[in-house]
Amino acid sequence: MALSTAFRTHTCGELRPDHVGQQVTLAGWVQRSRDLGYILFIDLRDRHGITQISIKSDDQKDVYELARKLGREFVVQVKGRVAERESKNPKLPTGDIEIIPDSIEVLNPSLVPPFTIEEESDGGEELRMTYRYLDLRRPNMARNLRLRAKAMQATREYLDSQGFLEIETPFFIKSTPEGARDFLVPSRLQPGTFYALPQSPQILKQLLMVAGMDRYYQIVKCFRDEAFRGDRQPEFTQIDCEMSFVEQKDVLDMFEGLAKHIFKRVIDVELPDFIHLPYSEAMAKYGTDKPDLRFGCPIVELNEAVAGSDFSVFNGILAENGLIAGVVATGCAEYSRKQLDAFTDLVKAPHLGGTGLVNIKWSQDGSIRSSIDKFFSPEQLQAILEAAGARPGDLLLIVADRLKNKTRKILGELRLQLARQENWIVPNSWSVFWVVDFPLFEEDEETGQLTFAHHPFCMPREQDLEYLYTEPHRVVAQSYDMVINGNEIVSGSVRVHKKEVQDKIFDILGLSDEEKQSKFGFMLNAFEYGAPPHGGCAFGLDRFVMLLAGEKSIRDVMAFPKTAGGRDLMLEAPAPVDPAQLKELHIRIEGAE
RNA sequence: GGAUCGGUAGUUCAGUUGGUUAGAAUGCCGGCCUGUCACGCCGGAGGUCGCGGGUUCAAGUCCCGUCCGGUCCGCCA
Repeated sequence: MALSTAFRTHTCGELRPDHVGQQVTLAGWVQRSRDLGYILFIDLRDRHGITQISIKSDDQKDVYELARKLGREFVVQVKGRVAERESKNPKLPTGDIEIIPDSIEVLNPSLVPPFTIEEESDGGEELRMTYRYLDLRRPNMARNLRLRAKAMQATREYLDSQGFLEIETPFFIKSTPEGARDFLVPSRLQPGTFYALPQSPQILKQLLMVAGMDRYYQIVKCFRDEAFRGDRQPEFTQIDCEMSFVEQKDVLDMFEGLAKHIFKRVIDVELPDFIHLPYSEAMAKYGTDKPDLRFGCPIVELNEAVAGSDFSVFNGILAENGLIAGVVATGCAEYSRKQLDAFTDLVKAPHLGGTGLVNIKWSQDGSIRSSIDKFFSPEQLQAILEAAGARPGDLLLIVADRLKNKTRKILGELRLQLARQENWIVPNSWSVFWVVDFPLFEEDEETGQLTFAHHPFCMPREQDLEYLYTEPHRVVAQSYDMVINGNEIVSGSVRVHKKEVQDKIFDILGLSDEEKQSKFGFMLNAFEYGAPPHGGCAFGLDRFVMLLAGEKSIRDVMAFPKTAGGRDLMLEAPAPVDPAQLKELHIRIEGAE
């Protein structure tokens, strides 16, 4: 694509040996200059690449004298001839050529930048955010934004081809007290009332289905006023999608197609067909609903294998119908005491709340050592190892708890930690699949309290409808997540489209008729006017692009992200406003006059 | 909401048990240099040790508070 304008004939990433001899004009930023006395080199950068400018002091006295005075990040225009280099640089795409300038014009000087604007920067987080416009000049940041734009383009390409309409929904909507905390916008015209910014266009897209829009999508900002993390920002982008007259399979196939298309277009990776992993199996084998399947190491249940010993801890848990299970750490039989202690610490970490970790080491020479030698005979230990599928050279880590899901969650964490430590994850490998059959409600194992697992608009499976009142905890929803390398990237469901079913679900969640009406009245009303069967999903675009770009934080794929404290260091937002503005909005700050 | 790590030159960091003039690298400025690409060599300038208070003969160092940034947990239907 030609990017030539009045200011330039080519970009800084464009020229090759084919161009040698041509007169060209480039414009860009001075990244670095190297003055060798008789000759001076300038690395000229734009977002497309770097081109070397070469000036001999004898041949071009005036240009040389000007070039000596150029500082980093000056914007310059260079007119000259493309020449083959005397010494080439294989590390640069343009490394075979250089420009011999006839003239250099300074379009704009620059202050000395506060950090190095190159692939590897010396700037810390705080500084880079404060001068984000400089940070984005770095080639890797420019590459990330390009990748993001490509992913959005691929999305539109695919969904348009499948008959989807891109429809915008409003940002000023009504607060719904479920879910995350809302960002609020005060109304000037209606004193004392507030709009809420959408946490997701969920309800609006369902109403679009009632409106007959068939197939809708939107690449849309969503807002949640919760604590921020490396992978969480107060405003983030979703690819929000919904379809009418579909079953779960239709939705899964459609968006598997979208994911494959994006992978192909953006990073040229062909994904195999996705497996459908039931939620219950994900939990049982990996202790999480978003397992990373780039490596194996499943959880093995050992209740039967460890029965019949004198070990009261295990026996007590067996008696309480708990779970004793383990993971096999292949080739880790020679772990040191210190290494094992680190795992024990993880198990006992407050958020996991485990009580301890049992280990059985099966050495290459066949000898077996364990932390439970006192209670088990060597034969019993070997039987346990074999039941777990271990082989000589392996280490078996066992966790036991009265709460089955706690055992699983802990082992799921151990599994991830082992993979990191043992480098089980092959670089540039991908594990992309669907997790299906989520429960409609989540039951707290301690208290038995029911809350909805996903959101209250998920349709139960047909065969489970009858359990809604009798045994709600066993109702499986038609909901699904797409998991990429252990990250939940897509989440969706077939929705409830019948008022009676929605009513029932609200009942189970304990909503009164008044609450139903005030919170979701417009929705229940709409459902009485011929709502079609429908379902959909939403992609977390930021996280998706982060994975495609191989970055560790979604900040690195957003142009202007916020800090962990929710601040924009560049704009210095949020900031106090003029009291007159507050007055117009009918807002009084506590403690102010 | 909780835990935890950090804040010292433009930048990234070091700074011993509290003790003379707070260091290194890089960047910046000046000079030299026949092909560099992290060019090299010589010289120079550059500091409110985040901010406030306290302990002490003496605080970058110890204590309290506070602000800012990172990470983790809770939270994120």
